[in-house]
Amino acid sequence: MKIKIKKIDYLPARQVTFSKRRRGIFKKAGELSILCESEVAVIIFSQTGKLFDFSSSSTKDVIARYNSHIGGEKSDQPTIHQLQLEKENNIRLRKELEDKSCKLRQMKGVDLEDLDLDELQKLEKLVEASLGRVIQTKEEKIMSEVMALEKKGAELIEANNQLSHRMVMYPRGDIGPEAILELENLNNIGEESVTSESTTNVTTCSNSSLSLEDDCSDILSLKLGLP
Amino acid sequence: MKIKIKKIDYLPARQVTFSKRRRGIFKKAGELSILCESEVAVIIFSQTGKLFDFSSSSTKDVIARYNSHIGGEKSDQPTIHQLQLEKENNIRLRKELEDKSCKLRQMKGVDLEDLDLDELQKLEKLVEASLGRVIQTKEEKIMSEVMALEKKGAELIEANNQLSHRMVMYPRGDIGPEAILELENLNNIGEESVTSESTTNVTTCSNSSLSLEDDCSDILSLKLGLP
DNA sequence: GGACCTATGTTTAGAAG
DNA sequence: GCTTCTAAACATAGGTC
Repeated sequence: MKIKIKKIDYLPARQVTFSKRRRGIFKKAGELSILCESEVAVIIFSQTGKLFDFSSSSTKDVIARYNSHIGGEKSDQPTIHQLQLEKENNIRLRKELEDKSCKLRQMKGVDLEDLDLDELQKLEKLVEASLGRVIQTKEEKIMSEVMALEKKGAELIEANNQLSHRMVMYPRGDIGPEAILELENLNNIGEESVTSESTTNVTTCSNSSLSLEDDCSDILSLKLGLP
Repeated sequence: MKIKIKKIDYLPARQVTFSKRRRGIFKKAGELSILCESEVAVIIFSQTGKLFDFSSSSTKDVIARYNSHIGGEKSDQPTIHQLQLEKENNIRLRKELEDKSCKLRQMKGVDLEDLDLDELQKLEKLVEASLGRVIQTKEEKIMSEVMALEKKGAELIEANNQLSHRMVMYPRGDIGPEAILELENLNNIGEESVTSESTTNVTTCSNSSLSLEDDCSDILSLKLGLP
């Protein structure tokens, strides 16, 4: 599959696709009704609430036939007002989302055609500043990891020394097998599990992939060695 | 067209085609509803009278919506189901919005504390690439503006030459006041209104400010001179 | 919005199980 | 009715006008 079946973020592209695919479905529906002598109706509401429908005969007729098949019963009156409220809420959220998507795409450096020079200049400064902060944060993180590792290393050396000291004080036989195991473990820790802390995934976003096309999954790993 | 769109005479072939194409249409309908966030219902009665239907939400709801669109007659039944749907929609939108906001903030280089080294590294690459694209777009824009201005300048010089020529041919009295005005205007245009085109604001986003805290409104202006 | 284009990727007729 | 296979037909993303 080349394109992913998920909401198209970019509004103009979404509109074009809607129009093309809608016509495609209507065409297929018409073909099916003729090829197989069946009765077909397609009802589509665009995101903006506009109605598009197609039917081999009459949409109303097909709906009537549908209703009689189902066994038309009606009920429930949960206050039309409430529904109205939810819908308004919905519209507002959609607008906000559209706006955020647009800004996010611009921050990613795509769909910049409609920006004028001033706006491009501002955007550049913004992205530049962002890059600076990202790099700084990254370096701080690296430094703190390095320091943590140094501290750990120092502790290990200290522990090692103390153990060696005990070995001298009790040359043989007097230390139990537990003490020997302890020493071996400490030596291993110092050399292997250095990046263990950085593999903890914190998922503040529900989907933390910030990739441009939502599918570039190149893994960049940073290896740290002890100084 | 290889196959003619006309009733398939051979019953077994017709049945197979019916099944295949029916599923094809349902799939396309589902894709359309997701890609373009629209509400879709497809109702099909086979030749034998069997009902097949597909809907992005609920065929009944779509039919209810269809009926209210066609003419508010019949009965407005908001159907508790519809309300439920709107509420779910609402929750989904809120989540999407939260997610987009989070990603946007990260793209802006804030709230990076919870990212691990790997994620920071990826983010850096992303922002870096974005910066490259922004700069490229800006430079392309500048180049096209400069070229437009050069062209304009050349045209003005040419016009000026022609007018000077006319001045020589009709030394005095013979040119009317209109011609003099024309000449003066041309001279002014050449020196002053150079950046007029870059001040056109195109607002693709409802709010095109991409500032970090939504309040830093430093204006950066780029002045272009004729070469 | 629509009409056209071209390079993909997708669907499907026809056959067989 | 379903699946699977193939080549061929078709739809459509992403352009342009």
